[in-house]
This record gives sequence, structure tokens and C-alpha cells, in this order.
Amino acid sequence: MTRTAQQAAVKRRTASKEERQEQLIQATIRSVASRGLSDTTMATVASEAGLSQGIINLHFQSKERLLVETLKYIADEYRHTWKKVLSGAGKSPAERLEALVMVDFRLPVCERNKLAVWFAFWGESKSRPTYRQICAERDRAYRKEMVQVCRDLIGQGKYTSIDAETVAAGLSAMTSGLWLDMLTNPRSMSRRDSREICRQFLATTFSRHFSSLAVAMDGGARKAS
Amino acid sequence: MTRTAQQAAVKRRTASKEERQEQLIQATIRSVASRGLSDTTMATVASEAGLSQGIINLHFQSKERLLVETLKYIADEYRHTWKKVLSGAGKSPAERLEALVMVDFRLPVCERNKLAVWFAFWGESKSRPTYRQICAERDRAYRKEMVQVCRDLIGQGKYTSIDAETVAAGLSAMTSGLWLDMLTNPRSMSRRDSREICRQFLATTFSRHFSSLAVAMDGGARKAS
DNA sequence: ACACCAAATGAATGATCATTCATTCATTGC
DNA sequence: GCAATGAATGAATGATCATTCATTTGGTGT
Repeated sequence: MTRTAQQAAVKRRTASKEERQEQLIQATIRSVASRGLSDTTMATVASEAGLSQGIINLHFQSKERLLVETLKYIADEYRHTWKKVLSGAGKSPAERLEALVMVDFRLPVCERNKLAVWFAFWGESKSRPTYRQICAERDRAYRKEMVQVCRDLIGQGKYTSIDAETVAAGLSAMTSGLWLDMLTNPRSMSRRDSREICRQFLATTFSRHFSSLAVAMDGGARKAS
Repeated sequence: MTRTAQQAAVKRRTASKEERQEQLIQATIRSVASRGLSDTTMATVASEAGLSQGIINLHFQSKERLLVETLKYIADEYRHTWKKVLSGAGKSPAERLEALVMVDFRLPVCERNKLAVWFAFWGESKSRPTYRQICAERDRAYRKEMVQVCRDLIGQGKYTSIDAETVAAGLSAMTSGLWLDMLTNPRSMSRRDSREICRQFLATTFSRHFSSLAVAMDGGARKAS
């Protein structure tokens, strides 16, 4: 529940404004994940946070602002995670590309609750320019980095008949799609499976940089754990 | 709007029960696409259909049933489309695989309104077993077919170090991810682009069956049309 | 023409929800 | 200790919404 860790500091009025806002955002993530966006109310969020009815309007003025801040929160978390991972990765394009892709399957980025929140907002994004913009911004930055790394790798490995834009688009589409599988069918798609599927893509596309000897998946239908 | 086509037959009380139900489902798709699931009300759907308030309860008993029937409707459309395409496709595994993949980027399956509806339901699926089950069923059948076709192709082409389950999982994840791009950023991802990205995947994975000479994408940033 | 009936209507109802705000409460500076 | 401050509460309010049902409407069979 993650709550115990905060509980002490958060107890009553000792929490700073920012701590309280983060507490409410975490409660929103839990509520959206467990009830869906359309059954998430001010009451469910407040109760999830262990606070009172009026608290959200006090800190966020409106429900809509709370939701937008929640989306920004997970978008920022995503951005910070891949930037940090990338800065800690090696110098070779291959290492950097693999690190960048694997970010999508690490905690806390791909906790199932977070996936549920992403999809909840994507599901409303066609009719909500604000949501769409935040999502688009996240993608733009990530994609730009990935295209650059792919370009380096293609140059280094002299891969012909491969275009960096196309590979990056395909790869990042694949990771989003694997998120969907993990969300809707967690029994048949794990983070480990997802990583393996992406590695296979890398091995096939950049055969001189990635070995396909990686731990083979256990083939047939996986049993429910 | 699609409405003009039906308008004549649908005018007042001449429509059969099934026609009226389909009319309401179409109205639901439009409402969910243009307002999102959380702003779709009985009133918006009825008004979109040009009918009165009470009409939905008359035909579907409840809002929840209307939504479930709407999801089943697009899931059925999807299933029927790929089955029909597959039955019209050639006999070679390569032809069949390409046909199967390209289904995802054909109308009416990938109209933007339909994509919005899929994502709206996926967004709620973690908290709604009914939705999740309908979606899982759709995937299961499609994936099973794709795995079989991949298996045939791998056998025929003697591709080593490729596993049918892995390729199928990656490929179908990629198509879902491209749907997301088309939904959230239609300016930078078209159906044509998507097809090209998938063909590139096929060409790289099954190099002895798919040529990568296909129309190259025009590289850099595409302008908004 | 007439009567009958199912389809459709839309006003009424009650439930749910976001938001407000007067009050309570804990902390901080003196 | 004692205000003063502002964070937090929760009951009250008004708006929105799904659902109901008495009434109307139009098509069908006679």
C-alpha cells in the first residue's frame, strides 16, 4: 500500500503542502487503479488518503486540477526515470538503446497501478486536449532520444535498409502495446516476458550488436502463476 | 456522421429492434469518442441518436448494459473483419501473416472513433472484469491465429533463433501501440505510416519472405497535413 | 375509418457527486 | 502558557444524472 512509509510524517498537520499534495496524488493513483476514472470521486480519493471530504478542493481547487496534476506526476516520474537511467548507462549506442527500452519495464514506472492510470487518461485523451498534450510531450522527448540513439547505432553498425525513425516508432509502439498486455492480462504477460520480447526485437534488428542467445522464453502457454 | 445513410430507414417507428439497438450503439461510439467515457451520459447518447431520454433503458435496461454491448459490438466487428480477411488471403504463411497484421490498419476497424472507444474501455478494464474479459477474448483468438501463422512461416523459412510466440506477442503489441499513437497524435502517425512500420518489422524478422524495399518512409518530421 | 398495440416520449424522482464554508483543531511565535 | 494562524473537517447546497412510468404517437390489421 506504500502508505505505511509516509504515515508517520503525514499523520496530521505536520505535512508540508507538497507532501500533502503528493499524498493526494498517490491516493488518486490508487483510486483510479482500483475503481477506474469514472468511479473515482472526491470522496474515494479523500478516503483513500485517510483525509476528509474538503481536502482536495483546499489543495487543488477542483477535481479536474487534481486529475491533471496526477497525470503530470506520472509523466514526470517517467521522464526523470529514463533520463537518470540514460545518464548511468554506458557510452555505446547499443547499451544506451537497451537501457532506454528497459526503462519501460522497471518499477516504479510500470507498476500495474501506474499502467492503469496511463490507460485511464489515454482513454479520455481524444476529448481532452489537456491530457493529450501532456501525453504527447512525454512521448516527444522520449522518442527524440530514442531516434538519436538508433541513429548512432545504425551508423556505427552500418545497418542498411533500416531507418532510425521507423525502428524507434516500432519499438516504442511495442513497449506501449506490452503495457496493455500487462494491464489487461497480467497472468500471460509479465515484465520479464516483455523485456524478452523487446530484446528479441533488438537482436533481430541490430544483429551485430545484440545476441539472440538471451534466455529463451519457455515457449508454449504459460500457466497462471 | 454516418447518420444520413441510416436516417431514412430509422426515421421513426419503422426500425426493427436490432436496427434501433445498433443505432444507439453507433451513437454511443460517437459520444464516447467526442466526450470521453466519463462525460458520456444517457442524455448525450440519446441526443446523438436523435431520440429521447428514456429510449436507452427501453432497449438496454441500463447504461452499463449499453456500454457492454458497445464494447462487444466493436470486438465482434474486429473479429469478423480479420476472419474475413484471412479467408480471402492467399495460402502462403507470409501472405496470411501480412494480411492479418494489416487488418489493424483498415477501416472500419481503425477509425479514430473506434480507437477512442477501445482505449476508453481499456482504461477502465483494470477495475471492470466484464470489460477485461471481453477484451481478453478478442486478443486470445487473434493471437492464437497469429501464432499459428508465424509457426508455419518459421517452419517454412527455417528461421532459427525465432520463436513464434515471441514474434506474435511483439507484433501484436506493436499494432496496439501504433493505435495509441494514431489516437493521441494523429498528425504524426497515419495508417500508412503504421503499415510501413509493421512491414519493416516483418522484413527484418522474416527476411527471406518480406522485402525491405517497400516504399521508404519520408524520414524526418512529417508536417501536419 | 377504427381500434389496438408496441414503440417512443419526456417530465418527475431520487441518488450521487463536486464544491462551499462555518467551525474545529494543531502548531508556531511570543 | 497564550494568542494568532492557517490547515483540516464535514455538514449543507445545488447541480447532474440514471431510471421510471404515465402519456402520446404512429403503424397495423380489420
